[in-house]
Amino acid sequence: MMDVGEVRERTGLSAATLRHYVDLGLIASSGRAGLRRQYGDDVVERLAVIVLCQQSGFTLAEIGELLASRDAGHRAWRASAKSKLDELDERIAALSLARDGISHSLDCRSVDIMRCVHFRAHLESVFSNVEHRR
Amino acid sequence: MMDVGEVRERTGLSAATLRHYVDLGLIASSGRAGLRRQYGDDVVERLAVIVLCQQSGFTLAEIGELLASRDAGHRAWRASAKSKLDELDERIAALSLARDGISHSLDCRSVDIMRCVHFRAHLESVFSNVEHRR
DNA sequence: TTGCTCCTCACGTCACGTGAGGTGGC
DNA sequence: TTGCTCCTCACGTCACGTGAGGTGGC
Repeated sequence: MMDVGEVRERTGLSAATLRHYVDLGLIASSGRAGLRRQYGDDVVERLAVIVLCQQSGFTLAEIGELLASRDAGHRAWRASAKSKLDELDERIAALSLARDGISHSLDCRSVDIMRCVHFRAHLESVFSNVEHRR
Repeated sequence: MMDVGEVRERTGLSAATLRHYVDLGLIASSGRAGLRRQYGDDVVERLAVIVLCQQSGFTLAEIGELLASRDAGHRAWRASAKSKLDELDERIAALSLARDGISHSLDCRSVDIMRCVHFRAHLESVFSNVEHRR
């Protein structure tokens, strides 16, 4: 059994974040010591799952459903995990492009970055995912 | 000159987003046709810079300062760009880890994903950045 | 005249952060 | 007894989204 302070130390999550997750029903305290919520050791692992899913692009509401169905022994999470995987690849690709753009803007020898051909090519790619009809 | 509809088509940004950027002073309409705001062609390029910076982890307030200083011909943006580059690398690394975790959870042959050694190792790494004193 | 796109508030949302004021354990 | 950590509202924030009700151009 541990209180919020220890959970915070072990996970790096803020007290406000942890209370928010309790409010949403993502985690539960296993009781109280006076006013203080007490958590079991397993909460750290559950929080790791939550953070992993969040980094993967799930909303907290989705994570709630995912955890609930998993707690019930269902396999439904597999379908949503699969669809998130593609999103993740797109986000990683977009971030890598952004990284290269920023990186080049620092290395660029042009007087005005907006006159740099390479940088302008980067800017073109920002909206390249937009569907142009006609 | 074009109205919101054309900017939306060219950038994929929503009307609400564009109005939000006008409110924050990130972009400006060059006039009105009746009630409708009119934008010059250069707004698309400016929006590309804004979105690129946003994807790189700048807040809209930071982007506002960055654009203002650049419009004034200053070089201050270089310092902030440099610090964002490290953040970007960390975020890409975190996303890649998350991707691998989700990916493995789908490929895993364990009956219960939580009993999988590889997945549990992934979960460990989620909080690996937390500083443990003592 | 009829749609369609655009407009302006104003309030909602998502994931928390931030005080204000108060209580319990070592 | 004194700090310290914890508690509960309640309101703030960031980047928009979403109607409600109304106007202008083709």
